[in-house]
Amino acid sequence: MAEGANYALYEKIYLVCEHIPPGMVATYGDIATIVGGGCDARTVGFALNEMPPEQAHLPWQRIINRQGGISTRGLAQRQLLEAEGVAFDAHDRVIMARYHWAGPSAEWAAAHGFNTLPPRDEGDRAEQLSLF
DNA sequence: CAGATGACTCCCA
DNA sequence: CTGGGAGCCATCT
Repeated sequence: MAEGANYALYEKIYLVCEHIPPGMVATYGDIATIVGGGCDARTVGFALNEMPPEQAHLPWQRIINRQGGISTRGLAQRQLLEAEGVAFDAHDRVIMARYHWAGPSAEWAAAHGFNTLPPRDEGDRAEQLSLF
């Protein structure tokens, strides 16, 4: 079902980004998983990198890398997150155990043709918390 | 016109 | 443990 190009992925990515609740964060991989359709973490990065001014209202700052760290170099992404109440640990990483977005609701995802995030191990959270 | 690059992540040797 | 490659789109030189 190719409607031309996968450029439509960008729109989906932006849409998902807009649905990240304030004070929460998501990873590039998560967004890619939710969007699906051959969307990779890198595609998300490209979409945000090429984000046009009219999409500047998107909470792009809530998109971080898999390590909970900030990939943007030079941008004050960390400050934006802290302004939303997102705390960082001593390793300059977001406390994923507390702020990691669980993904959109199953209803919303289904309504827009998106996927939901797979369940995560609690062991990860415990490990993250212990770092704190 | 064509090659390189950028806000990533996973897997294998 | 360390290193490198693959997968995607648009823009720049």
